[in-house]
Amino acid sequence: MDVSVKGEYALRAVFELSRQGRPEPVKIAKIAERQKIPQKFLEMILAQLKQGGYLGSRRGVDGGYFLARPADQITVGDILRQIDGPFQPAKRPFADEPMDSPFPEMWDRVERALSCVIDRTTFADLVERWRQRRVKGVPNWQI
Amino acid sequence: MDVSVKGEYALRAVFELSRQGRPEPVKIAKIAERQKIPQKFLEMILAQLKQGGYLGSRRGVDGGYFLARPADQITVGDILRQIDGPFQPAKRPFADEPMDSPFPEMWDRVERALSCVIDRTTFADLVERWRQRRVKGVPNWQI
DNA sequence: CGAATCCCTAGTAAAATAGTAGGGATTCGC
DNA sequence: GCGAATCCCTACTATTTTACTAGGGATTCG
Repeated sequence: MDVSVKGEYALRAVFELSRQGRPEPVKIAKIAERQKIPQKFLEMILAQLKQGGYLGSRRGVDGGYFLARPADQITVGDILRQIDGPFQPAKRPFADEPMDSPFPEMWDRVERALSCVIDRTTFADLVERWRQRRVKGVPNWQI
Repeated sequence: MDVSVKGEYALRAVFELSRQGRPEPVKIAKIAERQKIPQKFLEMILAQLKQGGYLGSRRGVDGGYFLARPADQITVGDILRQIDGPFQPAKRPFADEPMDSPFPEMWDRVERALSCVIDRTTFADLVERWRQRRVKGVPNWQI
């Protein structure tokens, strides 16, 4: 019941892109450095997020990655599902197995509970909360 | 974000023990057969649940496993944590990394949401729901 | 005793995870 | 058009985890 490192990296990367509202592309190298992610690994992750339609990119000298849509229209659930696959807590009823069991219903509850958090938390939310804490919290600069 | 097969087996085994309220031990072989679990694998799982204090056992001719306490005092969360380990959705803040991030707070929300289901669902609940559905013949009315 | 059962230690094939390596394709300023 | 900067693509790999299997040892009880 945990998120892969790859999934975490993906979230951090999208957060990094959301943080700077500007539409200019951000280079892989920059994201990797700021979020402490191995660059080559990050390349694969970003490619996957692009093909999911969450990011866009531009090559060349002023190239980089950028959000394909506003941060308030991308949720944590979107990204996690794109990277780690759909998380059904347990395999759905075995095809051959008629064993009626009380678990599928419970897994549904789990899935709904989870969804209430991850599918309702957008990156705009994350940035906002982070800014809030920034202001009245540790005066630890950065950007 | 999924439960291991081992975890599922553990849940099914404890459910099987909860189902027959009787205090007589149930043999591994019986549980394995009724829940379609590889017997030798199940042995390891049950041993783990016993050492967690959830089950008791008796050897010999009328031996078997039994719940170490009433089914309404064992939750799904208990069993999953014992088998799959504590599920923190993502690693807690990296010790060396001061990078203040908006994610720990979100992971807390996830954990709480999850807990609301799995730590409040006892095996007594599961058995009861399962009996209910049994009675009225799976009318399958969903949402 | 001896049959039935749980108990314990090891081993292992396959898959998933977390990367690395090396170069190819675009873009853009000049 | 050249070349530097950047993204893009395919393949490889070491490590860990998963889902078991094997083989016997220790208890219990009639």
